[in-house]
Amino acid sequence: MSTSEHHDDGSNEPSSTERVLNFIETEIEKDRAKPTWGNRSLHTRFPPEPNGYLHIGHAKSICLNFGLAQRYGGKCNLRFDDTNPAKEEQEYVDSIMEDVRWLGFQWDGLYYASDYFDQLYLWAEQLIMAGKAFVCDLNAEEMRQYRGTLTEPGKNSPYRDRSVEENLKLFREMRDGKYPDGARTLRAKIDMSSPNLNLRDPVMYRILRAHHHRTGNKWLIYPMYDWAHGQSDSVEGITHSICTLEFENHRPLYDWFCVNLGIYHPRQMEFARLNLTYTVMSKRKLLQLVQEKHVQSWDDPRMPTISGLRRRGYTPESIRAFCEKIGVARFNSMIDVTVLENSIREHLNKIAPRVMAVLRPIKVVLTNYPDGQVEYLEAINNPEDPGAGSRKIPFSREFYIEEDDFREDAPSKYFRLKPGGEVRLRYAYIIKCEKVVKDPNTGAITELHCTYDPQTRSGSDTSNRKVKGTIHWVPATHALDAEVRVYDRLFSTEEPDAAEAGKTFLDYMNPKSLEVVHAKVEPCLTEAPAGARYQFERLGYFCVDVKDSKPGKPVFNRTVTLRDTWAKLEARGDS
RNA sequence: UGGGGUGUGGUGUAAUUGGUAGCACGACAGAUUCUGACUCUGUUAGUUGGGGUUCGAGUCCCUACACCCCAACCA
Repeated sequence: MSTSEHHDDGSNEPSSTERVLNFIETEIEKDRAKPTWGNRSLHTRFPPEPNGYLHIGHAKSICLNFGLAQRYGGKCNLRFDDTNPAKEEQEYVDSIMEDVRWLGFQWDGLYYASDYFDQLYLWAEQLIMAGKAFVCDLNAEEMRQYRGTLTEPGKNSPYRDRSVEENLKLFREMRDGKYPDGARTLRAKIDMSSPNLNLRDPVMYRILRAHHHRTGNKWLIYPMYDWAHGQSDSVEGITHSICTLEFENHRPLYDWFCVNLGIYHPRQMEFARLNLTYTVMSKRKLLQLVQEKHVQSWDDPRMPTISGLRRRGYTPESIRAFCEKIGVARFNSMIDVTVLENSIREHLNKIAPRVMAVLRPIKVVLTNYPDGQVEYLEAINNPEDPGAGSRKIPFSREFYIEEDDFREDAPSKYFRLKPGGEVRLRYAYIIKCEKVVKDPNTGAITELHCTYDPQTRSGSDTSNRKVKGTIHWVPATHALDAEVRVYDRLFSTEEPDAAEAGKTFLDYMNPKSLEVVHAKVEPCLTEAPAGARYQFERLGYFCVDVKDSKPGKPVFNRTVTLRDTWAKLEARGDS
């Protein structure tokens, strides 16, 4: 894509296609306008650490970085920040690549920070020879003490003034395995009294005997994030290195390494990470949910992971639209999770075929309908998409309706079925409830006896009658049984992260985040392919579970409900 | 208590750089509806506080306050 975003038509009114620029785009446009920019093209990167699955917060960063490259005709790399073999695994690498592709993006270069371990090592020696790095024998505890505090300056390490020769010898011995893990570090020699703690002689290398998913056992020393990230950007010719706000304090160090190495110097820019209500987003907490089995897996449909959202039925388009909608800024904000939910509703409304399903069935018998008669009624597949066509649904004497669609004691504004009341069956007839049949022991409703008006058949209604309510149904003899997983929010409080004293986010888990029901669905769903998304009319959007669904024994996941004005009225006591 | 950041309706995000505070979502009200969905119309509500400069301040100055980040050999 090219730079078609430069609108300069002189009008004050933003045209309908014009997007307002976010602060990063504004800065990029300034940079590109500088004479020093030359004819370079924009180059960004998405740099995940492969120590967990990607989540919706990463999607924001992915859409930002890849989106920028598309918008400005540039490139975007995928680079795994794999400098800590203790936590990183191939499984995560694979899932990350899958998720980025699924979101609809294709990276230009695929790299790993570990690709640069040799180069980084050479640069470390270069800094040692320049007298700007030293081998330190302080252990972790001592180093912490020497570092000082937020308000007090640190003290120089007693090893800070070793000769270049000694530093070089020691560093090479670190590399060659002469010292145990944690025995020594290589540190940059900057300023122990800097108010920015990151500049108080930060560690560049630590000794760590761990198997690395790519370099195996080749290395015994591993670079720290700060020592790897900017240089990786530099090697790849990244122009704008976009990261989250907590790295802002690291920028002076990012800059220091590039300057003191005398290498190409990308520009780091920071933006606020995504926070969502009713959601935890830290990888640590998501890992904990998985490891402690509070959810079934990383791709559990209740997880805010990309794979979880995918399995839940979210589309890539809806996630991209969401990321576009929430914007990019430097202010820590909290996005209402309903914004995400509305994004998927909006997309699925346009593309999802409609179908009828009854989650909690009550049987209805039409006492005046000829026994054994079957009619095939025409139903529209998607009113939002005329091209989707229609289908035939068998209709006969017995069928199921939703438990929720019948009330014995109905409030005045309830216009579904009630004793003596009338309602239209979607695509069928107007029926009247004549009798409620109950289990003599439990008092539970077992059946409803209704009559229908033959004049009211949909499409050929000659009665001219109107009823207030229309409900969905599934024919009893042709119904397909299906397992439906009714998902709800994983947490029952807006900010599970803000746990009160003595509690953790786990104390706020929603006990009803998953309810499994045995539903009756339209027969046409027998052939529903894995991953297919539907609207169950009047209920919500559901998708065929990709892992557990089997032909003839479908399993559906509820992606999201439809907007439910009635539920809101009732909750408000306005019914 | 040091340093670095950030404050615009309920939420998110703009404001041509000092010139009518706009957009989206939500909420509310109504229209429409064989999905209490969708769609459409309307209403609602904001510059963290206090000073100052100016004809004019969200924007500049001073001051106060609030919130976030930083003391891993994590990223």
